[in-house]
Formats: sequence, C-alpha cells, structure tokens
Amino acid sequence: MNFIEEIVEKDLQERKNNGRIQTRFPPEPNGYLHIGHVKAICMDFGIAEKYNGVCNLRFDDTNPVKEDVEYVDSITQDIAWLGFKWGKIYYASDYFEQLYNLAIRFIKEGKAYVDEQTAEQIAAQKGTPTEAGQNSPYRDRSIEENLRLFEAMQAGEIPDGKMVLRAKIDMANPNMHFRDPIMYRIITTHPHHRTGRRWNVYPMYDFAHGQSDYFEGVTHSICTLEFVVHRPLYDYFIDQFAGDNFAGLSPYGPDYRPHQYEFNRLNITYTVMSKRKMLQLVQEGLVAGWDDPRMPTVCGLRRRGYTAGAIRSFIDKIGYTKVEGMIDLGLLEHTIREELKEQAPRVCAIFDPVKLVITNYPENGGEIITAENIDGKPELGTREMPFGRELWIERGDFLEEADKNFYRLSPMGREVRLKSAYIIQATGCDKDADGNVTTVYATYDPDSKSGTEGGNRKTKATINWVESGSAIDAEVRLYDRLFAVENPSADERDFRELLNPDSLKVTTAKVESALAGVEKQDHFQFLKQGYFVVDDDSKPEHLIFNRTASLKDNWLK
RNA sequence: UGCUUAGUGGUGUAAUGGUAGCACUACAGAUUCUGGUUCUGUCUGUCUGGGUUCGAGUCCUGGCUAAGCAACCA
Repeated sequence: MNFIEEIVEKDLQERKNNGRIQTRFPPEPNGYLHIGHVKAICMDFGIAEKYNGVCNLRFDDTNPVKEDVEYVDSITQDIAWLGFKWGKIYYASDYFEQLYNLAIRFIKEGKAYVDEQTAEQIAAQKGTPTEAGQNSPYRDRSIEENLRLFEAMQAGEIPDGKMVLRAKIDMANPNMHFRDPIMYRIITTHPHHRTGRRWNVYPMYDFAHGQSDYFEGVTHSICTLEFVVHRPLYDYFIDQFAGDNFAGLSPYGPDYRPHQYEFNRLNITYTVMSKRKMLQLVQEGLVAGWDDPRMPTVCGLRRRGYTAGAIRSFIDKIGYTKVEGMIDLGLLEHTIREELKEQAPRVCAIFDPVKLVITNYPENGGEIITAENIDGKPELGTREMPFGRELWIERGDFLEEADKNFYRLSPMGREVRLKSAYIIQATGCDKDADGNVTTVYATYDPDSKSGTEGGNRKTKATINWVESGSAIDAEVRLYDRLFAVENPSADERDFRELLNPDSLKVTTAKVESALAGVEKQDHFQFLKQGYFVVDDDSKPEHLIFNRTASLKDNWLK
C-alpha cells in the first residue's frame, strides 16, 4: 500500500465526504501521453477502482495557444488502450462561465485587480525566492474600474498582453505563488478548440484547477510533486468560495472539500519525459513521429511492442513515494520480457546469413518439420518448418577454428543440434578471396531428428536455421535506447546532441515461411535475438518487424 | 539568503518503536534442444552529531546534502 492509499483509507475510516471517493485524470491536450502520464493514470484510476469510487477524465484546456483536438483524441485512445475506464469526460472549458462569474465576484469583494503592466514589469516586481516583491501601481484601483476593465478584456476591447487580472494577496509572501498570482489573461489570437471565439479571457491553471475539482466533486486531487508549492493557493481559492458553497455550485454540501496530494513523477534512464522535448524531436524529424518506437509515449511503446499489461505491471513495480528518483530502463525491459516470454511464439530469423549445405542429405529431398511455438507449451500450438539440403544459418554460429569457449558449429568442434531438426557435424567451408566464409558444409545424422528416440542425444549447442528455398526476406528494425547518456535532462549539452546514433539500425533477415501470414501487433521471439513485434506499416509482401527488446546475453563477456 | 519537499544496497521500494525485507541489476554455480528461461547462492544499505527509550531506519533536536518554487504554461 502506498502513502496515497493510506490517506484514502484513513479518510474512508473517518467517513470524510460520506465515504465517497472521486479522482480525476487531468491531461492538457497539448501533446501525446507518455509513460510518465501512465504513472499518474494508474494512480488516479487505480484509487477509484480499488476504493469503489470513480475517476473522470478532465481535459485541462485553459490555454488555446497550445491545445488541439488532435491531442484530445489520442489521449482518450491511449487511456482506453491501457485498459482504463473513466466515468465522464469533462473539460475545464465547461466551467469558463462559472469561473468568469467567480472572478467577477472576486473583484467585487476587492480581492482581485486588473494590472496593465507588461509581463516583464510584473516579473521584475515579483521579487525573488529570497526577496519580497513590490506592489503593482495598479493594485489599488477602485472596484468599479476593475470591473469595467475586466469586462472590457472579455469584450475583446483590450489587445493580448495589455492587461491581466491578478488576485490581491501578498507580494511579500515567501511562497512565490502568493505574490498576486495572475488569474486571467487575454488570448484572442487562437480560437479555443471547443469554445471557439466565445472567450477573450482564459483562466490560469491556479484559478481553474481547484475550482474545477470542486464543481465535479473530486475528493482526492492527485498530482505530481512540482505542484506542492501550488497547494496553498489551491486551498486558498477554494477557501474564498467554499464559505457559501461556491454560491450553491457544489452538489456535495457545505462540508465537502477537495484535497490535493502529490507523488513523485517518473524518470527513466536514457530517455526524456518532457512533452516540450518530445515535441521538438518530432518537429525536427529526429524521430519518425510521436509513435516512433523509440519514444516513451504510449503509442511509441505500443509500436515498439510493449503491451498494456507490461506497462501497467512496470508502474506497479516502481511504486509511489515523494522521493525524486530515476528508474533503470532495464526494469522496463525486464517487465516486457517477463510478459512476452510466456506468450510470444518462438521462430527462427537469420540476421547475418551464411549458406549451410548438408552434404549427405538427398539432393532433391525435403521435408516438413513440426515445431512447438514455445517448447514445453503444446497448448500454444505448433508451426511447420520446411527442411532441406540447403539452409541459412547465422554467420556467427560457425567458426573455422574454434576455441574452447565457442561450442557451436566448427569442423574442429562437436556435434550441434539444428533447432527442432537434426544433429549435424561441420566438415568444412568455402571462403572468398578475403577469407570470408561463403558456404559451410556439414553432414547430418538421419536418425537424430528431434522428437525421435535417436534425437535424445545431448549436444552442447543448438543453432537456428531457415530452409533457403522457403525463407522470406523481412525488414527488421533494431531499436535501442534513444539517448546515449543516462540522464539527458541533467546534461549541460543540448539534449539533441545526446541522442544515441545507434538507436535504430534497419536490416534484412531471413525468416521462416510460417511468418507469411502475420498481423500487425503480433509478438514473436526470434530465437537468440530478442522479442519482435509486427510493425503497423508491415504488409504481407513486405514484412516489417520492430525489436521490442533483446534477449539477455551473457556470452559477450 | 527565503519557502516547500525529500534522504534505506548500484537502482526502485517495504518495515507505521521490536530480527532491515522484496524486486531489478551485478557476480558465481546448477539446469536447459535458445550462451535465453528456470533454480540456488553471493556482494552491497538506514546522510550525520546529540538526545528520549529496555530497544530508534522509525520519535525529539542540531547539522549536511539534493530537488522544486521567481511562465500572461500546466
């Protein structure tokens, strides 16, 4: 149980809010969801699910300059793909009318004023974390003038940037957010994706979020640590209005009060978790798009071959605390391997092929071998592998002069098993002028077929193969970590200089004919290579596989 | 020099005054028709000084360190 769940259970015990549990996931529709958001999603939806409550989706769409419907659609799709069910879909823009009225009321109570200074002047006056700020010269306008100007702002009579509405709190407050925070600014240059040109003023996050929670009846407003310093302001605005129940706007009675709680956000090594940086990577063509398999976005992870179950399991493993840390990318990879090893059919794919000729196999012979998709799991089915005199094997599986650490195919070596087929012994090879092996020769034991009595003989090594006449050429995209350094965000260099130049290698492999009919999102283990998924752009005549994760390999040492 | 938050093995996370545990990583061995998997084992930890207590990772107190906060972003 994490510390948020402890808070919830305590609240439940004390019958706070009559035992009602309501959370919300509040994305801003200005980018695609990434795995950091998934951590928040698992929290928000998880709490609601576990404690018999509801989690609503609320788009925090208070800034039309950055937001777009494109993102609303992708966000809902991603959440659905992850397997979460929201109660209702709300938008902060649903409350623009109420929020505007609250602002008017605030002005009438002498708690807000219209400031005509430039953004630079306001910033300069704000002071620093260690020095108090100065009052604005416009701070003590009359209520009537404030009212008139704010209405003029909304009427479209004031150009963008010329005026803002500020709360009159305390320019000397040690919490910078209390130094007369801006409540409303003018935006006329961009129509809002839902309200169009209806509004010329838009509320800031601090004036919108808590009130939106209140309108909806949210009990636990859970967010990440950077909002800790905003919490006093969240409480402040609600306190100002909750006295008379927001003039009757809450259906939950006078004792109801939403509370904000914060947990540590997710950081993962060798990646970035900033929407701004991701947008830059996309816009500058440094990746193929938001769903590039190297991206930490939900759609990128999906295209990489991560399953919703594995992603949720990963979030479950890392937990929730208030300690800011950095998760090993290795843990994420471990989680997808853990899932795929149970369900991904094994197939042979030869990445660096060299011809193997079995000299004592009949010249025009051939046969079909039936192999289990996963050894020892007959319930997952079988596949057919054509076998013949000429095969493709991995170049690295043959060494003309082997040392004792190499126990695969070699004329000097021992017998070797062809996976699911026969036991062979290398006899020699052909080489080109440069000394590269062009063909390997071997003899086989016809009585050693897998599954027969003669096949029970032990071999030290088993190698992969694909029959040359039936092999299919497939494009394989070998993905690796996006960045070359562990923590790109902490590096003084521009993050774009830190990209891993080997994050994608495209190559061709000879794959089994059984893969002819694969469909998008099918998962496989290419034996000894790694886990691969069929790419969204794959076609029957041009198969494309993305490497989800490599297999662990202890041999290189 | 302010406010806020936080310090448990390499990483993440438990222990709610009573044997510092789990997962990942690393290493070693066994098993294996994947140099994968599986199994077994090993290494490594309570930021620090003082105090309370029979007993402190936990409570009190001083210090140290780190992160966040000065968008008309969320």
